[in-house]
Formats: sequence, C-alpha cells, structure tokens
Amino acid sequence: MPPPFYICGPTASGKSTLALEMAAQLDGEIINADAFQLYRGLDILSAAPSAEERAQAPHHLYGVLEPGTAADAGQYLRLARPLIENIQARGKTPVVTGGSGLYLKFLTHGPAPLPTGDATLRAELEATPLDALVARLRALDPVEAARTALQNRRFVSRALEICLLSGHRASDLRDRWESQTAELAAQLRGCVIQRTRPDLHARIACRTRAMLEGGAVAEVAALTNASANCEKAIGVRQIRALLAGEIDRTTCENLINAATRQYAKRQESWFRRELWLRPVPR
RNA sequence: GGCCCGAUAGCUCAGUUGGUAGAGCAGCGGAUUGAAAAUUCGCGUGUCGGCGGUUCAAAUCCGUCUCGGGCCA
Repeated sequence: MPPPFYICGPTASGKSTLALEMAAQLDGEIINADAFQLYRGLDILSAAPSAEERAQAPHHLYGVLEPGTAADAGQYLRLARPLIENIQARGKTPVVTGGSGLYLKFLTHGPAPLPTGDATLRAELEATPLDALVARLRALDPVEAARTALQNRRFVSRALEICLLSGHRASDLRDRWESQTAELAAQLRGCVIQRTRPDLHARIACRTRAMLEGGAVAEVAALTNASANCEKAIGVRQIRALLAGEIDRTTCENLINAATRQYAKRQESWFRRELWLRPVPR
C-alpha cells in the first residue's frame, strides 16, 4: 500500500501546484487538508483549486461541507481516513495537501482519546469570566492548568471541557504525540514549501487582488446562513465591511493582505516544528 | 509675497511646567492535542525635518531654511 505523501506550507506558497506535480509523479490522488476549502461556497476566498486544476487529477474533500455546518479536526479525520485507505486500496498514492496544521497533525499522529466539544457546555463556559474558568481548571486538574496558557480563554475552556465531559483529568488523557513522534517520523513522507518573506508577501498580494477581481465579493454576499466557523475565513469579515460601506476597496484589500500575512506566519511557526517534513525551497 | 498650522517608529498619532521618547496598527518571534484561516503570549524597530542659538540639559524655548496644508493678497 503506497504511503500518503503530505504537502504543507504557508498559504499562497504554491501547495496546490506542487500537489499536481506529485500526483502525476506518484500516480496519486489529492486530498484536501485545509479547514476552509472543506466548505462549499468558499472556493474563491479559500483559494481552492480551480476546475482546470481539478481536471488534472482526482481531488477529494473540496467543498464537501455546507457553510452552515461547524467542522472540527475530529470530523476532518473521519472524512479523510477512510478516503486515504480507499485510495491506497486502489493502489494509488494519497497526496494530502493543505495548510491546517492541526488537521494534518491529527491525520499523521492521531488524536488523543478526547471528547468532542459540546455546544451547550461551550456556550456556558463562554459566558463565564476567564478567572473563574482558570480557578475551576486548577481545582479539577492542576497539572493541566500548569501547562496551559491561562491567558488563552480558548485553551482553558477546552481543558475544562475535557475534564467535565470525560470525567477524567485532561492531563491524564492528553500526552500522546511526543512519545509517538520519533517512531512516526521515520515512516511519514512529506514536504513543507519554503519561500522568502518578500516572495510570499508578493504572492499573497497578487492572490488577494485576483480574489477581489475574481468574484470574492459576490461569494461573500452569497454566503448566507454561514456557520460562525465559516464567518472566520480570512476575507469574510473584511468584505462584509466593504459591502456595508464601512471601508473602501483599497482598505479592504489591505486588511485582507495583512490578515493573510499573519496567518502565513503562524503556519510557518507550526510547520517549523514538524521535523519530519522535508523543506522544499521554492 | 504675507500670515497661520503641521513635520516624532514602516503608517496614524501622543508627549504634562525643558531632564536624550511611547501608544495603536503594520512588522518580527513563540505557543498550539476535537473552534485552528481560530485563539493566545512576547519584542519598539527612532539622526524627534535640516542647520544654528539659549541652557548644566532641547522633541519641547528662539532664529533660519526645507517640505506639506490652510487663510489673505
């Protein structure tokens, strides 16, 4: 069974193009690993592969979720795993391509056996002041509290959520990746595209312009009943502000560029730690 | 031509009665175990427009020049 090949890298670095090259070379099929390209109705903003690109090799998991649904890394795993096995069973190589570090991490290292987030509990935790959440986590699981960034409400809530939903300490359930990394690293095959900052920034600027000229505004206007998840895609908030007349087009473009550059930087931070990825300068 | 206002970080600006400067944004670095294009932590990067003067000490006061903006001719 051909092992999967992973293609990572910051946004606008050229992952989709490289994926096509690898698919051709490895007799492969491309699987999306981007949290937002998963959604239907976000093709332009999420820079999903074009129809021409998709015609060059089988593409999977692009636009498969309704904008109104809320996905997460676990659900992605449930979609991607069977697909990978299916492709392998047919003797083809899965070429997993995307920039969502956590999703890729789940795929390559497997998730810890943690409970899925619960909407009701989340709403409750969201309404609680941060210091109260911290106090509660400290009481339930001091070990986890000590290793959690306590200023990060999202992280504190999640740790607490794990304790409350599972009835166990989060610190007892979490812990797995580090021990697996060494043995897995030898088996995993993949690369991370590297570009200089000026080059990457230029590509981002170019792509943002193309998006705005290529229908991104109409795409957002058509994006009704989107989940809170979808609303967070870079560009949605900015274009909504443009549509509302709060900012002009140039400002909108500048804001999208800045948000995209910041995102790219976070992705580089993430992939830098994935030592099994072979750097590919471009 | 005359008068007035402005010139401080990449950008927008703050800077008390003179004691060699600090916010936001941008940028850079980090974290990341089921919201991840999310969330979060850290870092000030500077001939204070130029030159001269007053003063122990000037971003700050005085003079002059340059460049913006405005008003009057």
